[in-house]
Amino acid sequence: MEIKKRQLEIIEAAGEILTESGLAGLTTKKLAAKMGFGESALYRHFKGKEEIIITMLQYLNADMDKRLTACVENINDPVKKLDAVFNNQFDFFQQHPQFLVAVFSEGLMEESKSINAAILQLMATKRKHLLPIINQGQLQGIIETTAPAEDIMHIIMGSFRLHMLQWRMSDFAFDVKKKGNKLMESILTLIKV
Amino acid sequence: MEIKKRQLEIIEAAGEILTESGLAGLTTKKLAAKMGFGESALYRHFKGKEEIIITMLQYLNADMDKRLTACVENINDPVKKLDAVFNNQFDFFQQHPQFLVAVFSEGLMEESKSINAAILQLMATKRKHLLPIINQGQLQGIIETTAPAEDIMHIIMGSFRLHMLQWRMSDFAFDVKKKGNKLMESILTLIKV
DNA sequence: CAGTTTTGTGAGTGAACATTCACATACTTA
DNA sequence: TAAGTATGTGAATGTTCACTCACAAAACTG
Repeated sequence: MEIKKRQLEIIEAAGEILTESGLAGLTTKKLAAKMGFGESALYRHFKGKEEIIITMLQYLNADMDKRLTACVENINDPVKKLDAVFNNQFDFFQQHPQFLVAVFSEGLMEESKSINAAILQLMATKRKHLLPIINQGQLQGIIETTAPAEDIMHIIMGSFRLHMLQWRMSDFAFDVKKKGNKLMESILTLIKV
Repeated sequence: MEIKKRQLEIIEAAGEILTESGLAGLTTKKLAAKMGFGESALYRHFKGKEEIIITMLQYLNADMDKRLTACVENINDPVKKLDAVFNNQFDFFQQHPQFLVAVFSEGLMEESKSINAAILQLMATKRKHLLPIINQGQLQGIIETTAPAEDIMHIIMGSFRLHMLQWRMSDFAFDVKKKGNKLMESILTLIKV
């Protein structure tokens, strides 16, 4: 799956619309207007609307997978790994707020099987990066074992999602990274032994 | 704001469609079909689609406010209050899964000012019930004070939301209450002193 | 610079949408 | 039972939607 320059531009514009107006707001008219050309030009780059959404989700999935793999490779301490992962996410969304839709991709669920598959893939990737870190932390006696790793991951993921939601609902009014780090600190305080 | 029988039926049908297909899926055609009458009959009961959504959100807000107030009034222990609040929520959504849209109401955000106001009201009500309990728990030395009450509430709310999301995504395949109580137990373990 | 491919245009298509309206039936109550 | 009101119907409205097509300009390639 190679994505051409123009396709990436379209995906970015689509993300922007999705993040600010939701699925119902993503129309070919709006998307073409944001790109500065007519609606019909969209179909030179994608088969249709569904393909645009799926390609966007697949791109975000691959990108996140790469980023998160890279950002922990030289770190051993599980707590520092968690810090690195979330700082990486905060940085990414601060630089690319248009892709915040990735965090709330469930909102895109409709009747389309392939879109749903892409969404599940995104969630699986997030999980793939977090769970081993929690497990490692518990094994090393750094993270609480009174709660199952699954639950701790759930708590971290849920808090992260809500944090990003509040950021979007506030119209990006506060510093996600700063506030996010304070929140992560609170969570770590609670889950550390 | 009194809601008539027929209006409540329409609101329930609308919730059902919103929960399973999202905002884009809520069309007058589908809604009328679910009600067993023609589209035009909808306009005997509501001014339009927007009014249906707003009335639904206001109804859910008032209902939740009443429920949550009632369910803690004879309880003193903050931890038991939290338990009561969440068991009440689990019970409600188990009985009325069509109203799960209330938990993910942000998905309804569009250009409509009044819908956004109704959504913010819902979130404010949830907050109104939770925060005093956490504060009380911290004052009584039952809940950790190493993390601010705001953050603890954030963690609880975020975990609850993600739990409900997974329930919906699984097509209501597991027992929300049972699994939810296990999750709440894990959270309480972490936040109790 | 000739030929080919890539990328755009603008008008047009049918389907789905929310909403309206003249009309009809059912329910309530004096 | 007659009158009034609440609730429904079915056809029609204009709008917006995703998408197509014949055509044109621009960019690349030998």
